[in-house]
Amino acid sequence: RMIFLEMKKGGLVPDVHTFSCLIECFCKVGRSDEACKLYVEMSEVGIRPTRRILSSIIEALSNAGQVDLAVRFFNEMQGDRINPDAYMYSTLIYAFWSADQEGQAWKFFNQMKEHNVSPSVATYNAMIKGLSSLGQTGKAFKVFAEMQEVGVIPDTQSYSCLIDRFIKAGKLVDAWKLYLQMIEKGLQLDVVVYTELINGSLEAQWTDDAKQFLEVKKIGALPNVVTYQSVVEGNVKAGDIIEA
RNA sequence: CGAUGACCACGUC
Repeated sequence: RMIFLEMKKGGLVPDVHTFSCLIECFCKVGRSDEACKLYVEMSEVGIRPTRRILSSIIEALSNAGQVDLAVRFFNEMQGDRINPDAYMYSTLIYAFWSADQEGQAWKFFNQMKEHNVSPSVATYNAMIKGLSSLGQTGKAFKVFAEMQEVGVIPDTQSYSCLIDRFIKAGKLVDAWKLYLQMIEKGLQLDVVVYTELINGSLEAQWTDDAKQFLEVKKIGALPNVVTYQSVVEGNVKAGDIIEA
């Protein structure tokens, strides 16, 4: 910012790259307020925004809990002939779920399809996460089915999210079905999924399974602090203080 | 360039 002021003082005129760079930096460090100010300044000197600038601002505002403002940028940018892409839609959809705006999430999810912007894995994952955190595992599973129908391959995160919710809902059979499906499809199981599976195993008192998921060499994923927290807590809850 | 999954944190009351 200091250099920016200095260059203006020295008579140099900032161009779109100058603004882009600064706006992106402010967005990255969570200063969407500063980013917006620069956006206004940029518009005032007659520089049209780029897709990249808007993408940064929409994301920063979404993360700052200012989804409504993000939506305004999203709508207004179309006047500058910048069309939203799957990335921007995903960012907004995720933010809607975080802000408890289920209706908006669905609206934008449907809207993007109507406008022929194909939802990406992240878009579907945002929907799955949002629905499952509301306890709507049935709907989440429908979205999971839909993505496969349209040829978007679920990734580790898609499975992880559903497995976690099924376990928390006590639907261990469903969770394990997905676990087996991951193996079948050759998906990489990572520490997050294993930690979830350990939680499920311990809840069902399948101590041997839980131990098996900690076998580093066999499964190729290093347990982390969250994993061990689960192991300890799960065993305590199961009444096995020694094992814990 | 950049978005999405477990615990915690954050946020709301």
